[in-house]
Amino acid sequence: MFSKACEYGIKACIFIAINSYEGKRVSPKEIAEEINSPQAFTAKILQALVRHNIIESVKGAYGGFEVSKNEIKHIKLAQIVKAIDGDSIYNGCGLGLEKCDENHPCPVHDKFKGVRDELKYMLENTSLEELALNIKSGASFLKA
Amino acid sequence: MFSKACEYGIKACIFIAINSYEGKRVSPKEIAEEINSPQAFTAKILQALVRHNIIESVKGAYGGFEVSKNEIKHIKLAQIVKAIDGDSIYNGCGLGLEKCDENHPCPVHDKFKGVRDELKYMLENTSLEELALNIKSGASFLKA
DNA sequence: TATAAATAGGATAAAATTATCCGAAATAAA
DNA sequence: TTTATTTCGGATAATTTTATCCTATTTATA
Repeated sequence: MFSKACEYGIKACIFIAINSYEGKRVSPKEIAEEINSPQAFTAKILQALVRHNIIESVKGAYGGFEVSKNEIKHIKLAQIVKAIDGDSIYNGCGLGLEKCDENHPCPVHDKFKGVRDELKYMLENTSLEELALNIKSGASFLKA
Repeated sequence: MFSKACEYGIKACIFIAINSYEGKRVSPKEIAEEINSPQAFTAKILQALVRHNIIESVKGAYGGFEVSKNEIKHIKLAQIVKAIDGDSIYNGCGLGLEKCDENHPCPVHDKFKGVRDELKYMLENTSLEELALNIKSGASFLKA
Protein backbone atom coordinates (compact mmCIF):
# COMPACT_ATOMS: atom_id res chain seq x y z
CA MET A 1 0.00 0.00 0.00
CA PHE A 2 2.49 2.59 1.22
CA SER A 3 6.23 2.48 0.64
CA LYS A 4 8.53 1.73 3.57
CA ALA A 5 9.64 5.35 3.42
CA CYS A 6 6.06 6.46 3.83
CA GLU A 7 5.42 4.09 6.71
CA TYR A 8 8.48 5.45 8.50
CA GLY A 9 7.43 9.00 7.69
CA ILE A 10 3.98 8.59 9.23
CA LYS A 11 5.32 6.97 12.37
CA ALA A 12 8.07 9.57 12.69
CA CYS A 13 5.55 12.41 12.47
CA ILE A 14 3.47 10.87 15.21
CA PHE A 15 6.46 10.51 17.51
CA ILE A 16 7.62 14.05 16.77
CA ALA A 17 4.13 15.38 17.49
CA ILE A 18 3.97 13.64 20.86
CA ASN A 19 7.24 15.27 21.88
CA SER A 20 6.33 18.65 20.48
CA TYR A 21 3.33 18.74 22.81
CA GLU A 22 5.91 18.76 25.58
CA GLY A 23 8.20 21.26 23.89
CA LYS A 24 10.82 18.59 23.21
CA ARG A 25 12.77 18.27 19.99
CA VAL A 26 13.83 14.80 18.89
CA SER A 27 16.75 13.44 16.87
CA PRO A 28 16.73 10.89 14.04
CA LYS A 29 18.38 8.51 16.48
CA GLU A 30 15.56 8.75 19.02
CA ILE A 31 12.95 8.58 16.31
CA ALA A 32 14.47 5.52 14.66
CA GLU A 33 14.62 3.74 17.99
CA GLU A 34 11.06 4.58 18.84
CA ILE A 35 9.57 3.56 15.51
CA ASN A 36 11.97 0.70 14.83
CA SER A 37 13.43 2.00 11.58
CA PRO A 38 16.92 2.40 10.07
CA GLN A 39 18.32 5.65 11.36
CA ALA A 40 20.07 7.12 8.33
CA PHE A 41 17.20 6.23 6.04
CA THR A 42 14.77 7.78 8.47
CA ALA A 43 16.87 10.95 8.52
CA LYS A 44 16.46 11.24 4.75
CA ILE A 45 12.72 10.98 5.08
CA LEU A 46 12.71 13.63 7.78
CA GLN A 47 14.56 15.94 5.41
CA ALA A 48 11.87 15.42 2.82
CA LEU A 49 9.15 16.16 5.36
CA VAL A 50 10.94 19.37 6.29
CA ARG A 51 11.19 20.38 2.63
CA HIS A 52 7.45 19.80 2.34
CA ASN A 53 6.87 22.04 5.36
CA ILE A 54 5.18 19.31 7.33
CA ILE A 55 7.70 19.27 10.17
CA GLU A 56 10.46 21.71 11.14
CA SER A 57 14.09 21.15 11.90
CA VAL A 58 16.45 23.13 14.07
CA LYS A 59 20.12 22.65 13.36
CA GLY A 60 22.96 22.72 15.80
CA ALA A 61 23.22 22.03 19.49
CA TYR A 62 19.87 21.53 21.22
CA GLY A 63 18.31 21.19 17.79
CA GLY A 64 16.19 18.42 16.41
CA PHE A 65 12.84 17.89 14.76
CA GLU A 66 9.58 19.36 15.91
CA VAL A 67 6.16 20.27 14.65
CA SER A 68 4.32 23.44 15.51
CA LYS A 69 1.92 22.68 18.35
CA ASN A 70 -0.88 24.59 16.63
CA GLU A 71 -0.37 22.69 13.40
CA ILE A 72 -0.66 19.20 14.82
CA LYS A 73 -4.43 19.13 14.58
CA HIS A 74 -4.38 20.50 11.04
CA ILE A 75 -1.83 18.10 9.58
CA LYS A 76 -3.61 15.21 7.88
CA LEU A 77 -2.25 11.81 6.92
CA ALA A 78 -2.89 12.72 3.31
CA GLN A 79 -0.22 15.44 3.41
CA ILE A 80 2.42 13.06 4.69
CA VAL A 81 1.55 10.34 2.20
CA LYS A 82 1.50 12.79 -0.67
CA ALA A 83 4.85 14.29 0.35
CA ILE A 84 6.57 10.92 0.31
CA ASP A 85 4.69 8.63 -2.09
CA GLY A 86 3.17 11.27 -4.32
CA ASP A 87 -0.48 11.13 -5.30
CA SER A 88 -0.44 7.93 -7.34
CA ILE A 89 -2.48 6.29 -4.61
CA TYR A 90 -5.25 8.74 -5.46
CA ASN A 91 -4.88 9.25 -9.16
CA GLY A 92 -2.96 6.25 -10.42
CA CYS A 93 -4.81 3.49 -12.26
CA GLY A 94 -5.27 0.29 -10.29
CA LEU A 95 -3.87 -1.72 -13.20
CA GLY A 96 -1.19 0.76 -14.20
CA LEU A 97 -2.76 2.18 -17.36
CA GLU A 98 -1.27 5.50 -18.41
CA LYS A 99 -4.67 6.83 -19.22
CA CYS A 100 -7.57 5.58 -17.17
CA ASP A 101 -10.72 7.54 -16.53
CA GLU A 102 -14.47 7.37 -16.91
CA ASN A 103 -14.18 7.59 -20.69
CA HIS A 104 -11.43 5.03 -20.99
CA PRO A 105 -11.55 2.88 -17.88
CA CYS A 106 -9.34 -0.07 -17.04
CA PRO A 107 -11.15 -3.30 -16.19
CA VAL A 108 -11.28 -2.55 -12.47
CA HIS A 109 -11.79 1.20 -12.65
CA ASP A 110 -15.34 1.26 -11.28
CA LYS A 111 -14.66 -1.52 -8.81
CA PHE A 112 -11.72 0.41 -7.40
CA LYS A 113 -13.48 3.70 -7.15
CA GLY A 114 -15.18 2.89 -3.86
CA VAL A 115 -12.02 1.59 -2.24
CA ARG A 116 -9.97 4.50 -3.42
CA ASP A 117 -12.52 7.07 -2.34
CA GLU A 118 -12.74 5.55 1.10
CA LEU A 119 -8.97 5.51 1.41
CA LYS A 120 -8.81 9.12 0.29
CA TYR A 121 -11.50 10.17 2.73
CA MET A 122 -9.71 8.41 5.54
CA LEU A 123 -6.34 9.98 4.75
CA GLU A 124 -7.80 13.44 4.38
CA ASN A 125 -9.76 13.25 7.60
CA THR A 126 -7.26 11.67 9.93
CA SER A 127 -5.16 14.22 11.76
CA LEU A 128 -1.76 13.85 13.31
CA GLU A 129 -3.34 15.00 16.57
CA GLU A 130 -5.72 12.08 16.68
CA LEU A 131 -2.96 9.56 15.98
CA ALA A 132 -0.60 11.11 18.52
CA LEU A 133 -3.21 11.15 21.27
CA ASN A 134 -3.94 7.48 20.73
CA ILE A 135 -0.29 6.65 21.14
CA LYS A 136 -0.05 8.76 24.29
CA SER A 137 -3.07 7.09 25.82
CA GLY A 138 -1.70 3.65 25.02
CA ALA A 139 -4.53 2.87 22.62
CA SER A 140 -2.10 2.20 19.78
CA PHE A 141 1.60 1.50 19.25
CA LEU A 142 4.47 2.67 17.06
CA LYS A 143 6.31 -0.62 17.08
CA ALA A 144 5.71 -4.27 17.80
CA MET B 1 -1.38 -1.03 -4.44
CA PHE B 2 -0.54 -4.06 -6.57
CA SER B 3 2.90 -4.94 -7.90
CA LYS B 4 3.57 -4.58 -11.61
CA ALA B 5 3.66 -8.36 -11.80
CA CYS B 6 0.17 -8.51 -10.34
CA GLU B 7 -1.16 -5.84 -12.68
CA TYR B 8 0.18 -7.79 -15.64
CA GLY B 9 -1.21 -11.01 -14.21
CA ILE B 10 -4.73 -9.64 -13.89
CA LYS B 11 -4.74 -8.17 -17.38
CA ALA B 12 -3.27 -11.35 -18.84
CA CYS B 13 -5.98 -13.48 -17.24
CA ILE B 14 -8.66 -11.25 -18.71
CA PHE B 15 -7.20 -11.50 -22.20
CA ILE B 16 -6.77 -15.24 -21.91
CA ALA B 17 -10.37 -15.58 -20.73
CA ILE B 18 -11.70 -13.62 -23.68
CA ASN B 19 -9.89 -15.93 -26.07
CA SER B 20 -10.83 -19.07 -24.20
CA TYR B 21 -14.50 -18.23 -24.77
CA GLU B 22 -13.71 -18.69 -28.42
CA GLY B 23 -11.62 -21.79 -27.91
CA LYS B 24 -8.42 -19.94 -28.78
CA ARG B 25 -5.13 -20.35 -26.96
CA VAL B 26 -2.83 -17.36 -26.75
CA SER B 27 0.95 -16.94 -26.52
CA PRO B 28 2.98 -14.70 -24.21
CA LYS B 29 3.75 -12.61 -27.29
CA GLU B 30 0.11 -11.95 -28.10
CA ILE B 31 -0.71 -11.34 -24.45
CA ALA B 32 2.15 -8.88 -23.96
CA GLU B 33 1.11 -6.94 -27.02
CA GLU B 34 -2.51 -6.81 -25.96
CA ILE B 35 -1.85 -5.71 -22.39
CA ASN B 36 1.21 -3.60 -23.14
CA SER B 37 3.69 -5.47 -20.97
CA PRO B 38 7.23 -6.84 -21.35
CA GLN B 39 6.94 -10.23 -22.98
CA ALA B 40 9.51 -12.33 -21.10
CA PHE B 41 8.47 -10.93 -17.77
CA THR B 42 4.85 -11.62 -18.59
CA ALA B 43 5.78 -15.20 -19.48
CA LYS B 44 7.22 -15.67 -15.98
CA ILE B 45 3.99 -14.45 -14.44
CA LEU B 46 1.99 -16.81 -16.63
CA GLN B 47 4.10 -19.67 -15.35
CA ALA B 48 3.26 -18.67 -11.80
CA LEU B 49 -0.44 -18.52 -12.62
CA VAL B 50 -0.22 -22.00 -14.11
CA ARG B 51 1.52 -23.33 -10.99
CA HIS B 52 -1.31 -21.84 -8.94
CA ASN B 53 -3.84 -23.63 -11.12
CA ILE B 54 -5.52 -20.42 -12.19
CA ILE B 55 -4.78 -20.80 -15.89
CA GLU B 56 -3.58 -23.76 -17.94
CA SER B 57 -0.78 -24.06 -20.43
CA VAL B 58 -0.41 -26.41 -23.36
CA LYS B 59 3.12 -26.95 -24.60
CA GLY B 60 4.25 -27.62 -28.11
CA ALA B 61 2.84 -26.71 -31.49
CA TYR B 62 -0.65 -25.22 -31.36
CA GLY B 63 -0.18 -24.75 -27.64
CA GLY B 64 -0.57 -21.64 -25.55
CA PHE B 65 -2.42 -20.41 -22.50
CA GLU B 66 -6.07 -20.92 -21.81
CA VAL B 67 -8.53 -21.03 -18.97
CA SER B 68 -11.28 -23.56 -18.63
CA LYS B 69 -14.49 -22.03 -19.94
CA ASN B 70 -16.45 -23.29 -16.98
CA GLU B 71 -13.95 -21.82 -14.52
CA ILE B 72 -14.01 -18.27 -15.82
CA LYS B 73 -17.03 -17.27 -13.77
CA HIS B 74 -15.62 -18.87 -10.64
CA ILE B 75 -12.17 -17.29 -10.76
CA LYS B 76 -12.08 -14.18 -8.59
CA LEU B 77 -9.61 -11.32 -8.62
CA ALA B 78 -8.61 -12.30 -5.10
CA GLN B 79 -7.13 -15.59 -6.34
CA ILE B 80 -4.95 -13.87 -8.89
CA VAL B 81 -3.75 -11.23 -6.47
CA LYS B 82 -3.01 -13.78 -3.79
CA ALA B 83 -1.11 -15.98 -6.24
CA ILE B 84 1.21 -13.17 -7.25
CA ASP B 85 1.39 -10.68 -4.38
CA GLY B 86 0.53 -12.99 -1.52
CA ASP B 87 -1.96 -11.99 1.12
CA SER B 88 -0.09 -9.07 2.66
CA ILE B 89 -2.69 -6.75 1.19
CA TYR B 90 -5.23 -8.45 3.46
CA ASN B 91 -3.23 -9.30 6.53
CA GLY B 92 -0.24 -6.98 6.48
CA CYS B 93 -0.19 -3.97 8.81
CA GLY B 94 -0.73 -0.62 7.10
CA LEU B 95 2.37 0.76 8.80
CA GLY B 96 4.48 -2.37 8.55
CA LEU B 97 4.36 -3.52 12.16
CA GLU B 98 5.29 -7.16 12.60
CA LYS B 99 2.52 -7.63 15.06
CA CYS B 100 -0.61 -5.55 14.60
CA ASP B 101 -4.05 -6.62 15.73
CA GLU B 102 -6.95 -5.50 17.88
CA ASN B 103 -4.92 -6.01 21.03
CA HIS B 104 -1.81 -4.26 19.78
CA PRO B 105 -2.90 -1.98 16.94
CA CYS B 106 -0.73 0.34 14.91
CA PRO B 107 -1.84 3.99 14.82
CA VAL B 108 -3.96 3.52 11.71
CA HIS B 109 -5.25 0.02 12.40
CA ASP B 110 -8.90 0.94 12.93
CA LYS B 111 -8.85 3.60 10.25
CA PHE B 112 -7.57 1.07 7.74
CA LYS B 113 -10.00 -1.63 8.63
CA GLY B 114 -12.82 -0.21 6.55
CA VAL B 115 -10.67 0.36 3.50
CA ARG B 116 -9.10 -3.05 3.70
CA ASP B 117 -12.41 -4.82 4.19
CA GLU B 118 -13.90 -3.05 1.21
CA LEU B 119 -10.90 -3.96 -0.92
CA LYS B 120 -11.14 -7.55 0.22
CA TYR B 121 -14.84 -7.71 -0.52
CA MET B 122 -14.28 -6.26 -3.96
CA LEU B 123 -11.49 -8.69 -4.84
CA GLU B 124 -13.41 -11.69 -3.58
CA ASN B 125 -16.58 -10.76 -5.44
CA THR B 126 -15.22 -9.70 -8.78
CA SER B 127 -15.03 -12.56 -11.26
CA LEU B 128 -12.84 -12.94 -14.28
CA GLU B 129 -16.04 -13.41 -16.28
CA GLU B 130 -17.33 -9.99 -15.39
CA LEU B 131 -14.06 -8.29 -16.29
CA ALA B 132 -13.72 -10.21 -19.55
CA LEU B 133 -17.25 -9.39 -20.66
CA ASN B 134 -16.67 -5.69 -20.06
CA ILE B 135 -13.61 -5.78 -22.26
CA LYS B 136 -15.48 -7.65 -24.99
CA SER B 137 -18.32 -5.14 -24.94
CA GLY B 138 -15.91 -2.23 -25.13
CA ALA B 139 -16.91 -0.95 -21.71
CA SER B 140 -13.32 -1.13 -20.48
CA PHE B 141 -9.80 -1.43 -21.86
CA LEU B 142 -6.65 -3.45 -21.29
CA LYS B 143 -4.27 -0.74 -22.41
CA ALA B 144 -4.18 2.99 -22.96
C1' DT C 1 10.71 -39.94 -37.20
C1' DA C 2 11.98 -35.37 -38.19
C1' DT C 3 10.62 -30.75 -37.77
C1' DA C 4 8.61 -26.67 -36.31
C1' DA C 5 6.19 -24.39 -32.72
C1' DA C 6 5.40 -23.62 -27.95
C1' DT C 7 6.03 -23.33 -22.90
C1' DA C 8 9.53 -24.03 -18.89
C1' DG C 9 13.10 -22.46 -16.44
C1' DG C 10 17.84 -21.00 -15.26
C1' DA C 11 21.10 -17.22 -15.53
C1' DT C 12 21.69 -12.41 -15.87
C1' DA C 13 20.89 -7.58 -16.19
C1' DA C 14 18.57 -3.18 -15.29
C1' DA C 15 15.97 -0.23 -12.43
C1' DA C 16 13.86 1.15 -8.26
C1' DT C 17 13.71 1.05 -3.43
C1' DT C 18 15.80 0.71 0.88
C1' DA C 19 19.80 1.47 3.62
C1' DT C 20 24.55 3.18 5.10
C1' DC C 21 28.50 6.29 5.52
C1' DC C 22 30.85 10.51 5.89
C1' DG C 23 32.01 15.26 5.55
C1' DA C 24 29.89 20.04 5.26
C1' DA C 25 27.14 23.54 7.28
C1' DA C 26 24.69 25.57 11.00
C1' DT C 27 23.98 26.79 15.82
C1' DA C 28 23.84 27.16 20.94
C1' DA C 29 26.60 27.50 24.77
C1' DA C 30 30.93 27.75 27.23
C1' DT D 1 35.67 32.53 19.31
C1' DT D 2 36.04 27.90 20.07
C1' DT D 3 33.74 23.66 20.79
C1' DA D 4 30.29 20.29 20.85
C1' DT D 5 26.09 19.11 18.83
C1' DT D 6 23.02 18.51 15.28
C1' DT D 7 20.81 18.60 10.62
C1' DC D 8 21.97 18.58 5.49
C1' DG D 9 23.32 16.41 1.49
C1' DG D 10 26.24 13.77 -1.63
C1' DA D 11 28.16 9.27 -2.61
C1' DT D 12 27.70 4.58 -2.32
C1' DA D 13 25.98 -0.06 -1.20
C1' DA D 14 22.50 -3.71 -0.54
C1' DT D 15 18.15 -5.56 -1.60
C1' DT D 16 14.01 -6.19 -4.11
C1' DT D 17 11.46 -5.76 -8.17
C1' DT D 18 11.24 -5.64 -12.92
C1' DA D 19 13.00 -7.13 -17.25
C1' DT D 20 15.81 -9.83 -20.75
C1' DC D 21 18.16 -13.73 -22.91
C1' DC D 22 19.10 -18.30 -24.05
C1' DT D 23 18.58 -23.23 -23.91
C1' DA D 24 15.90 -27.33 -22.68
C1' DT D 25 11.73 -29.73 -23.01
C1' DT D 26 7.32 -30.83 -24.86
C1' DT D 27 4.09 -31.77 -28.58
C1' DA D 28 1.27 -31.66 -32.98
C1' DT D 29 1.82 -32.45 -37.61
C1' DA D 30 3.95 -33.52 -42.04
